[in-house]
Amino acid sequence: MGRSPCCEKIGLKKGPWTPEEDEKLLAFVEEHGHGSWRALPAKAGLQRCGKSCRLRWTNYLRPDIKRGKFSLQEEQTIIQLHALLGNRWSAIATHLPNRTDNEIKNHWNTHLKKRLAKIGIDPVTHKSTCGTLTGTTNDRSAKAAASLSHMAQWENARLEAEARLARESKTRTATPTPSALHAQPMDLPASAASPWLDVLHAWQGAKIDLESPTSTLTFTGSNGGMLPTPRTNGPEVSESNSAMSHYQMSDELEGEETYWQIFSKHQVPEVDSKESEDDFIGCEEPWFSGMAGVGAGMLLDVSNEHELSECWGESSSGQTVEHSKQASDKEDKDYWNWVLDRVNSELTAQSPSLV
DNA sequence: AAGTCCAACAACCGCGACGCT
DNA sequence: TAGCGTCGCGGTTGTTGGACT
Repeated sequence: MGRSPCCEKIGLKKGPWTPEEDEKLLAFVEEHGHGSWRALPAKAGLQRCGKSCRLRWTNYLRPDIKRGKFSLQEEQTIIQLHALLGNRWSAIATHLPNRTDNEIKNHWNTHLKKRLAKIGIDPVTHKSTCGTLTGTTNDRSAKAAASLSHMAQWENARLEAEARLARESKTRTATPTPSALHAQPMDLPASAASPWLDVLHAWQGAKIDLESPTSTLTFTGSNGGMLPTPRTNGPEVSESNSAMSHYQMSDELEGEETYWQIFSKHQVPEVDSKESEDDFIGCEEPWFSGMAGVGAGMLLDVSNEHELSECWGESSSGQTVEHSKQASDKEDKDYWNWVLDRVNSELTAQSPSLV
């Protein structure tokens, strides 16, 4: 038996959307929510496939979509998350507030991939394709790759947990109401959108307001309320906390508490200024201050190796092991500093106005 | 001015995952 | 448990507009 068509193809319009169609879709979703995408076109009076309507809404019409050029920090985030997650655009989009996976994917394919290749970094493996780093490039690459692999496992586990949480929370949460849709900020204030903080929070599981417009992951209370994260720098905060409070932690998830508590050690105080960010990161490297490296210090304060080792679930029983771990972490950090520095230099050369 | 190339981005397509019956 | 419907994701294609010859 063949696959059933996603929708009745006959008589349905394809191609670019007209302003009238946009208006119809927007008005319908704002008033009724989308509910079933399959049934939506008929209800909204659109000669479109439900799938097309969903795409148009998630990638273009949603009120919380941030459009325009990607900032330097957004690009850094994409590069580093891509190194960790690969082509999992929806997962990457969860770390970039108000950007859609489609937009990120397009940006990667048209800009970032080429830039990395140009500076001698394989955009697939994120390894150096030439020995331009003095000495032990290959060693560093291998270590960074190993580190990434390790962290990718954690990230995969985390994403799976989030997906599970999303499914559970979906059963408790009704389809977003029009008011809920409008509650999302059109444009985050700079402090609220601080990328390094966002990603850090994301890793802490407290990224309710970082939900991707297109992600299926509903971060509403994705940390199960285990990690209250007071952020008062944006209108979305109260919404987030409110949403978090709605989540009822299931027994099944209580086992994850330790994991999140470990991350909570890295909880940072309110950060409103660049100065504070620099203080926290403790690194003057512009790229590094944004992310603290994808390697050993992945998205976290790399100075806390001890806690990091706990984060990654590694035993730190012996001093030798601890020392070795620190050295290894430092090498990873150095490697990623090098990579990011090269990309940064490239960006600076190409578009000085960005820096 | 016309043709060509290419970058950017919107949109489509096919597949897999998941929920429901 | 199997079959079916629905949805979301990622890869790919199509369209548009600007730069260049």
